[in-house]
Amino acid sequence: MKSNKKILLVEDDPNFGKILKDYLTINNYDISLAVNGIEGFEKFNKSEFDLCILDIMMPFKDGLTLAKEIREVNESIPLIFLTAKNLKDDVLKGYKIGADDYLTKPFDSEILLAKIKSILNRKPSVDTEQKDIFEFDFGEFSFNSKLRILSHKEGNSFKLSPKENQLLKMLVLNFDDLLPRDIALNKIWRDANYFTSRSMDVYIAKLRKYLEKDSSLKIINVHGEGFRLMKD
Amino acid sequence: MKSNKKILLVEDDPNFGKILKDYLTINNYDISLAVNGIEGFEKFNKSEFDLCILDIMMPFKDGLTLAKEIREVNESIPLIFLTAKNLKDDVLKGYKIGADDYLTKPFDSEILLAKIKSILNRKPSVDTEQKDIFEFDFGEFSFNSKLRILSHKEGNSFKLSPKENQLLKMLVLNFDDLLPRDIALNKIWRDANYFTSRSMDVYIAKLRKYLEKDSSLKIINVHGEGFRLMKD
DNA sequence: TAGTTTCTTAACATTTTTTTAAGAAATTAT
DNA sequence: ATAATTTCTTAAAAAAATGTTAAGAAACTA
Repeated sequence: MKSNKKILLVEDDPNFGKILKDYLTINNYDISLAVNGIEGFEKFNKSEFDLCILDIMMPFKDGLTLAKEIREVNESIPLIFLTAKNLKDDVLKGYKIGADDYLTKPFDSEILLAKIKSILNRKPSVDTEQKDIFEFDFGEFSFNSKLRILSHKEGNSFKLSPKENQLLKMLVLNFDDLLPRDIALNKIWRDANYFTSRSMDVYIAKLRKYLEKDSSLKIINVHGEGFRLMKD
Repeated sequence: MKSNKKILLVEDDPNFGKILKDYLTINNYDISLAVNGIEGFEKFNKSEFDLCILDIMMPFKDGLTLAKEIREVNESIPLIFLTAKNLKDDVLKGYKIGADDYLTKPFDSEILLAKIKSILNRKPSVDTEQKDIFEFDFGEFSFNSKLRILSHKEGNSFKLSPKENQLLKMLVLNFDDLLPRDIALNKIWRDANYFTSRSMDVYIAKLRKYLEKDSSLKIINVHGEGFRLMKD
């Protein structure tokens, strides 16, 4: 299955935060929990989120301030606010910053879930759309990483498995350059250890078999470092 | 000078409807007021709106039913529901239809205004779908997605069910390209999980059966990604 | 209300993908 | 040169996704 959507949850009440995190995790979201605005902003900058859920009332740095900072960095990420009481003023401020929604505590968890789904299923907005590159030409091959098809100019074409596809894409993006083993492992297998490493070797072997149609192309190993796709 | 945004307001209580209309008019929106679902749908079809505000509880035709009808015609217009009490069930149903938000009566008019602004200021979404196109020709078939009829050039024709129809339409709009599973699920089933996914597989099987009249057409699976309608 | 259509779910079959194991080969370190 | 480590390759086992049919539930019509 596809990887889950990532949500940043910033909530100062540790009990409530934990239970909300667990609930959303059960419902197949990847949750990063921060306990205040400062930690929240740090986490926000460290990885790519699809949505933020911010408690408004927090010590040190409140949700609205945090939201403003997030907006400065990211124009379009959806924001949902949690307000302790129905503080009209906070709600209005939130919308002004560019909130997508707010919820008044206590709220029903199913409704939160519905809101999240509704927001995430929205069609991506125009400026977010940086269309991914998925067509490549190298050697005698052309490679469509969206359809996962590798085709030889005047030969047959291969359907690639997801892992074959990801690995080849990384190699091609680093054509003639080193693709470090652990980088590929962490990206594709989400973990770098002995077993994923063996698995990767298996996939390298598969790719070599496909690529041998063009004898000038090679995936060479850089011992202890990684692999390099090159043309001689 | 920019023309005002047009809002369809459907509210059966004439007093409340009138005052809400006036309030929004003062705030520079063009409001069409309908007093029930039937009139609401008529007005909706007569002109182009930017947003609909629908009361859920109404005689003759309630807001949810109206919303469903509107959604059949227009995939993307934002919907805001008004619920008399905090009827969780109605709220969830609303989101399932594709609501953007809801408000519990009595609500604060400023907050409604903030929500409206927030929704209308959203960046226009990439509209992959051209709503007005509903006649397609591919292979030996012609397909009318409005009448939900798929007809083979010199053979019989099939009446498609709503889901069959939507799925085929999405496949055709992405002819020869990948239709990602989760995109189709979120659009047609409004949810992507194990069961909706299996349901989609069933519908793919049905479509394949229809399409086998033209043996050059195929719906092929891209394992883990989605489906692709193509001609070989 | 009955009849019809549509949709979901279950069950089982099949295909595709991924992991693991194991021995050989290559590389590096001692 | 020998030992230790890393890589290569193949095959088999395990896991995941899809294909297909049919039964029953739900929604819609007459």
